[in-house]
Amino acid sequence: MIKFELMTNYSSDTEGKILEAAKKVFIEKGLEGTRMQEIANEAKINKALLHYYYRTKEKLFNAVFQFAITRFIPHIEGIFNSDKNFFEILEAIIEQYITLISKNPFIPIFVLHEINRHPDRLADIIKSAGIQPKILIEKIEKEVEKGTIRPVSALNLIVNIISLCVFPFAARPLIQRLLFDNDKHAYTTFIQSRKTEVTSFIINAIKI
Amino acid sequence: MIKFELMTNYSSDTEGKILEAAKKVFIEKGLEGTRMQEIANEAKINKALLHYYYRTKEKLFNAVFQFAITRFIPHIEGIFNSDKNFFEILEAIIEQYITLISKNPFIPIFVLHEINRHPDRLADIIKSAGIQPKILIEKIEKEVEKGTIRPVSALNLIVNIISLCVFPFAARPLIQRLLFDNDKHAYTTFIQSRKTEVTSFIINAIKI
DNA sequence: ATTTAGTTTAACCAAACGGTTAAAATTAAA
DNA sequence: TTTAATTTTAACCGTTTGGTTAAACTAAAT
Repeated sequence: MIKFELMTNYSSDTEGKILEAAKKVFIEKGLEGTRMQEIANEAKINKALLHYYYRTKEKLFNAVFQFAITRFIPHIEGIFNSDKNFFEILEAIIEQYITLISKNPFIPIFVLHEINRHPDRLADIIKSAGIQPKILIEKIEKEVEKGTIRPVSALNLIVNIISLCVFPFAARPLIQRLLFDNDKHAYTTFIQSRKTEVTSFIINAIKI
Repeated sequence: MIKFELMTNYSSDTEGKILEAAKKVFIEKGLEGTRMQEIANEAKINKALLHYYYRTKEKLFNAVFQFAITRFIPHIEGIFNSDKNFFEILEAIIEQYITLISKNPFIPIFVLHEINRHPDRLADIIKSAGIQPKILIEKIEKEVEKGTIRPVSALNLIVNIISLCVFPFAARPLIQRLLFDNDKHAYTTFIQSRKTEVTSFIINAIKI
């Protein structure tokens, strides 16, 4: 809830408890699959208290969605501002990406579904997340010119990287059941192995 | 609606109209985002008529979901039973896959979201779709033994193929907006180009 | 001790929802 | 033309849903 900074606040961390409960339920069930009562139960508070802190379901959802975006888009500026060569940059991006999603494995399907339902939400995302595909595009094109890598289309390569990192999370139940006989541990081990597997797969695909 | 085969049927194709309307709405909005009234409007019939043909929302949804599965999983038996070599098989699978999803581009996010909500639905899927990953796994492992391709993990390769084919559809609004300035035509052209791009990407990644 | 502001609750509300019912309309057969 | 079966409709119903209200409670400031 928006407050003046000097305003007294003698509640326990109810607002935080609500947001945590909302994250859990919304990310699992989506906007339309979520009941305000369930969030209240999860936070162990009265339902009216939800509306006291976040006036509407939509406002509470927006808070969760904005959080989800930060766990969906990796920040790769730091990687670019290092003395890594292109292959090392790729390796770092992929490892960071899979690590990020591993910490919140239900985020991809949640974000993709909600964007699909209301593509207009993208406007906020682009502002708040400050995504810059240009940097990566130009880097790839420069490497192609230099002859370090095959003449691949930059956009295709970017989409390939994201696909290989994100899709296995969005398709978790399918993959776990069909390829790992519903063995949860086998699936998570597989995901972790992909940090190196995906990296070498991509590098083999583009190196001369 | 289930009927005895000899039973007279003097309606126009109301049942078909309902199913088509249900496909459109359910696949766009998901089970929980769909209102029975909206399906009735789409089919230009009375809402009670929905319940006359498909007794409950869930039964109607199941009909749509089962259809969606057939448009999500490609049938690759024919490709295997040809005299193609491994790379030609890969090429055929990828082209068939992207072509299949192109015809129903909203199916992936719909299916993935609904499976995520209710993983138990997978039981029906596996039965009705008769998926056989073993065939592909054994084929890949045999090629590795023969030395035709690098020693890649079969499961990783399979997940990579599916990821590269399916993810760009699930992430359409993101990709179209971020990489193609919301140009619909540029996006669809890009998708079509991937039939060959993904094929050569994968072949480069695994060939010796 | 009283006032003031912020917090929490129980009870309530109107709208929307999936689903039902009984009657009317249509169709094909007798 | 009557009959029987199927199809379609309008009106209705109980429940669930997001949201409100007014009162009770708590804690700090005067």
